[in-house]
Amino acid sequence: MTPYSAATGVENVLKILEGRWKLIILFHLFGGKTLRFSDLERAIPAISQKMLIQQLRQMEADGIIRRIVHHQVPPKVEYCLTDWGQALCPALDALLKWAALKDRDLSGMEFPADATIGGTV
Amino acid sequence: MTPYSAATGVENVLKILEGRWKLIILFHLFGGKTLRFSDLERAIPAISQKMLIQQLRQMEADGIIRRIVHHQVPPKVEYCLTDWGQALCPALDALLKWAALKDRDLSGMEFPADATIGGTV
DNA sequence: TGACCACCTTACTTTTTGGTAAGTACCATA
DNA sequence: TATGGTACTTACCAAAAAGTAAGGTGGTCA
Repeated sequence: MTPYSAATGVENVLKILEGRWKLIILFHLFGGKTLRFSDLERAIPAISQKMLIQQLRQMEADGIIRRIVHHQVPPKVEYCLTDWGQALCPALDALLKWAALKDRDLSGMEFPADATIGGTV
Repeated sequence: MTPYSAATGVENVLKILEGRWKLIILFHLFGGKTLRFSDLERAIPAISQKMLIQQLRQMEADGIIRRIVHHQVPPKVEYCLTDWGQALCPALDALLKWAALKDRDLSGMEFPADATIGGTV
């Protein structure tokens, strides 16, 4: 595992999460919630329709969101997380926990080299 | 913890990592390595001097990189990770492990709601 | 004297990303 | 006939990020 392969691996993950809206959408769907397009619009008033649908479509293409179309009038489309999308939760949690370490005293702490990256790179 | 507070927490972490070069630089420094400016230039030939220094300064301001100036001629400046920077390793590892789950069968797996986010949001 | 090294800085251009406003299709109800 | 609700699409514009190219500051060495 070279610095490049590790970096591109993480980069590919970040690409899925990047952008101004993806995380907000994600956190609205965490916990198995299923929301309609208009629910999301209401939940995130600052987002435009274009941005909302653009982000939803990208996340669907990335495989973290499932789109369910009900053929009705008026139309009804629902969004929820895929299993894989739900599985993001602990990974994001690890990031938050890392952020919480800032300004703590880390001296004496061990950051083991058993991880895939770092240490034994 | 609302969807907004959780999302902004993660966003603040992503801001530190975002950009085309930060991760590559980071992975070159993981494992306690200390490198000079010119070492990094050589290690990452595609980066311009401006980008390299810009990213290094930002990461220094964010507190994940330490900058050590030796007052010599010719100048010598070294860069290494702070303790907090090293501590990023397991969190990034969690992201890589998540990415590796893709296309696996996740049915039956539990993603507990005990995490800071999701579940009980 | 001047060429060079290492570490930056500045000015300018291109690319990417985000944002606004308007429009579409479908049918239901008044 | 027209009004409205839902889920989009399109055209256009602004701001932010990244890239290119050049300059600049000590000093040493030939």
